[in-house]
Amino acid sequence: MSEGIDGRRGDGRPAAGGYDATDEHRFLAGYDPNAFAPAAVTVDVVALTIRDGLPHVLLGRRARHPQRGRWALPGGFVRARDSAAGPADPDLPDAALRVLTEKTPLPAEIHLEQLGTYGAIDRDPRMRVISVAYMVLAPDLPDPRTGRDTAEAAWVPWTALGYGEGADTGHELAFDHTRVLGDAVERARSKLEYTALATAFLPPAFTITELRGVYEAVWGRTLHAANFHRKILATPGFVEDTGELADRGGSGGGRRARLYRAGGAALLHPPLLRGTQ
Amino acid sequence: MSEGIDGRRGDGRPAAGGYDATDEHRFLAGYDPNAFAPAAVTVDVVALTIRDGLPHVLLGRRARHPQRGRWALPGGFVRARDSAAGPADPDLPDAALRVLTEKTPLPAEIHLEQLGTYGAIDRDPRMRVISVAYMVLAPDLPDPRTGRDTAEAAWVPWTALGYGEGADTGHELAFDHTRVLGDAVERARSKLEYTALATAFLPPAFTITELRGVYEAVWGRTLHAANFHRKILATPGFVEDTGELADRGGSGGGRRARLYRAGGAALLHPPLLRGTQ
DNA sequence: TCAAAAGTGTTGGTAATACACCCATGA
DNA sequence: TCATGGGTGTATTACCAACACTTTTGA
Repeated sequence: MSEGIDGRRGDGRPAAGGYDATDEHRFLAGYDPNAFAPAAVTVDVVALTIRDGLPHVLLGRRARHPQRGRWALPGGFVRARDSAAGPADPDLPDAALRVLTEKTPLPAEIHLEQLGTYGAIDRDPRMRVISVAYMVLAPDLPDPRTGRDTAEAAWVPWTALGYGEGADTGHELAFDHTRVLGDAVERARSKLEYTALATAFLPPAFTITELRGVYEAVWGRTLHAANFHRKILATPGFVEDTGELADRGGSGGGRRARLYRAGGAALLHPPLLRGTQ
Repeated sequence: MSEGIDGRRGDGRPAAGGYDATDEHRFLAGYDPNAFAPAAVTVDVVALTIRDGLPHVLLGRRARHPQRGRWALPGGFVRARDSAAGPADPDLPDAALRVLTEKTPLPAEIHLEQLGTYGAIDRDPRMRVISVAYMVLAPDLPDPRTGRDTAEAAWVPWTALGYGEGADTGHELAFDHTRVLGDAVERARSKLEYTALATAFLPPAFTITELRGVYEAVWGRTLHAANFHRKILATPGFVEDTGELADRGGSGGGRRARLYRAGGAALLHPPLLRGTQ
């Protein structure tokens, strides 16, 4: 069988790192799998924002088992029906937003999209867990609050996780979250090419230079400022002029830039390709 | 330096320490997997092929309630663990292939990719069902066999389901399968643009004209034959020459075409855009 | 008045389209 | 030998990267 571009065929195994998997494995070998409940369904959220010209992802340090002490994506069980934990989630995106709002307040306008679903038999040591991953893109948000299951929470620059220039080898996240994050990074990079998604990282009014900053941060490369400017304005529906000017020019002086808001278009014609200037 | 909650302080890097495997062992020994109300997890498969220049989708007519008598995508419950029904599915793609092979034998090379997961609270009248949808692209396959839950099974042209030119209003499929099929159609149309996926619909050796037939069938439009030919050969890694010729020219005579096989490339540079010739 | 940033004009090279044309084969 | 489909040549057109240049602002 061919794997396909999006082939989800990894082993989903939490990789080693500083973590002694042998002990956990020995313990699990003695477990009777038939004592377990059927699959549990969770949502995990890759929330991305841009701070100081660098993409950041929202992570929490797990306060409880399993994988206590490791950094993980915000997530939680889908509420299949009303229970003591709370009312049922009407749909999966509701569950994703619910677990995310436990960590950070959200603005009215955010972008939420499904990334994929991960269900390898050994991805969670407790039982069979099927996890639906979502990606959220948001403008710069306040620092997160800690939740019940979280020792600490933070916006972590993705250079610390193995992405972008000057990236170190990358820390291992809990479960298969390293892989989920990798899929999100590639999705975000790719969607900037042919959709107007970059505006999801920006406040309602922004300059073309700020928009270029989003592309440069996510793609990890510089772009030709003058041609970028023209290309954006030549793409119908990408941005529309507010008629206003930014409060001030650059730090060391400079002309004040025009402010734009997101236009109606979702798809870009023509696309902005990564390979070109 | 202390790893503060504020990700902007210090290098924002997640701390490596804090994970304790022994402690985790103790936790798992006392863990009750029934603590979380599970949802049922199913896979549904949108299998697409091209017959007589028209895309077809594999459907079965439901022999049982609910939605008895309606056409539905092949699907079934994910086997979370070994049981009387059979061994556990190691991963979700395995489950998708399992339910598909109940309907039709599969060739060695098929393309399988995840489409998305659907989990609205009312999508199945019986209970909360979370369904992971997969898309399979295959060369022309034999007629399907009926399964336990299926009255009849057939490859149905997607003009009968509301897609392509000359489409009628479209039959209603069971559950939310109309929406799942719609997502698959859009995914297939879009992926032909920037990936080499079209070859998944063809046998191992094919002509450029047959490849163009795939594009024309899926996109529902004609393409400029001469320029298509050149464009394919100019895209590195899309196809490679077998050195052979097709057995015969067209029905009414004609030169014999060269045979190609799929090249190594997954992504097309440059892409073939729908909007152009 | 200088430096920095925003934004515009221009141009040479490249790629895509449309169309003309030749090649090979079956009837 | 004609019709049909495979495949190539080429002029025109459209686009795009590169760079020069003007405008506007802070220090």
